[in-house]
Amino acid sequence: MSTRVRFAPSPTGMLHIGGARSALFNWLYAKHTGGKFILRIEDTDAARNTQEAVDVILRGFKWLGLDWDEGPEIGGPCGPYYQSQRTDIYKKAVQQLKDAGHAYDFEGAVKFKIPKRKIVVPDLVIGDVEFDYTVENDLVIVRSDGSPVFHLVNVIDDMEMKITHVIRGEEHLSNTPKHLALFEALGAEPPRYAHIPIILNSDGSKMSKRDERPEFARWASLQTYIDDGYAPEALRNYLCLLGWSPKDDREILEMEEVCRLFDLPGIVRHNARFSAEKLQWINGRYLMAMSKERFYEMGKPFLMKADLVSDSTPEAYIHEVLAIVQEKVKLFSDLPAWTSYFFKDDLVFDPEALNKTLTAPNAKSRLEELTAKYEALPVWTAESLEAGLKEAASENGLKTKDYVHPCRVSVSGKSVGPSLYHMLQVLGKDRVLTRLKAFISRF
RNA sequence: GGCCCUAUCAUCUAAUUGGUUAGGAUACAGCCCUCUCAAGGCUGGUGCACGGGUUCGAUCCCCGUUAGGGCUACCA
Repeated sequence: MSTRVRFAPSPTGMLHIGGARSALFNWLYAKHTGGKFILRIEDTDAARNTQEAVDVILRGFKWLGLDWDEGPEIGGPCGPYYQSQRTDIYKKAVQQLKDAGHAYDFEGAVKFKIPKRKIVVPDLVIGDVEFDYTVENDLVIVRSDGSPVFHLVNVIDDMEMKITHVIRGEEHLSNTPKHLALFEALGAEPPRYAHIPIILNSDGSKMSKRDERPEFARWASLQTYIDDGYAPEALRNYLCLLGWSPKDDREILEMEEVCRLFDLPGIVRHNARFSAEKLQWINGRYLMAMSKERFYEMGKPFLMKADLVSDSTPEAYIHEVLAIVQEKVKLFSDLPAWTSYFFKDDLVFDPEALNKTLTAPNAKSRLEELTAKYEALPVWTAESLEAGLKEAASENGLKTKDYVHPCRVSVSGKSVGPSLYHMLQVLGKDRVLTRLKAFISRF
């Protein structure tokens, strides 16, 4: 039988990073086994169920590159895929449980008779886990307002949708005996369960969007990674490495390779702490390796948002700018800081760099010498600019860096940046000479 | 409180199904390279939570302790 796995998010207005990781593991397992990945929206809470909240989830999935075989927008043979549209199915199942004597009315609600015995959860990651249910209370499955609870709909949907493997966070392990009992009462074969470790904050606490510490809370939402300018393939790669590894020393992995290697027994049993540093390192690796075209496509929106470029900015110029900073940038959100002087003529000078340059011995005359050299340049390329600068240096018995640093500050306002010569080439002769002269007049 | 899961460098992890100089990566430090910053190269330090067993021998098996996490709702 073909594998069928699912991810069943609740539209709360955000996609939790832990949820995204669970979804990824399900998706990987589907790919690995050649099965189906099903997306099901658990929108039983009418109060916060909005189309916008659902869209947040769907957009997150698309951004991460997690495609689903059945679910919202595409449908499938086991629909509908919104729980809010499946109430008849739940009603029927509750009646069936009542008829069979497994459920009963209680103060307006419906309770499920928990079998009073030991229940073993055969978990594919953790192993067999035994729970003593001899003293467990019966479970409310339909509230007095008529709405079915999570445990019930979750089990019924998994049954109806013929889910074969439930891969979910370990926080659900303690609920699983209830689900197993429900399957049994419904006369259905339960799926196999695999409870995966949870992602914790860097300090070991639970990752929550409600964390009082904003620097922790923000990491809980997928939107943060989108806004901060992470590449989806980098985040996906990092998420794979939280609780799973290819068992060799590789860390940067193609998704096809992960799909091939990924399996449930290879999942680690303990929780993992989230590390923004490592994610950033991986992201830098992906940004460096990505094609110039993709870097442009992903980077331009960040420049637009910062008002550095508009639709009338020549595309070729943006391309050139992005090409020379690509290897430097760790996050797309860093792009404005790295490139603003390419697009704005009113430079913002780094105070320390400015002061250092203005007080450097003979800085003014050096800049004058360089300006003269550059004014006379017949061609304006990184090579000719480098040659010209080195010529000025050797003529005056000074080092290359004695000219590079003041020049960099003069034209960019900063002490750090991409290769100076490429920077000058892209800026163009007019801009460079204007800025050099303007800076000289500051002395 | 009760029940459940977990425990290798600061962090993510590998190997050892009892015998290893316990490996890699991130981060950190130093050096090299260099027009700055990165990248890259080299080097370095840091780890088997603790206590009992079992055994010729435990990081690895068992028990306990401790610590972290989860569940314990007419939340999901």
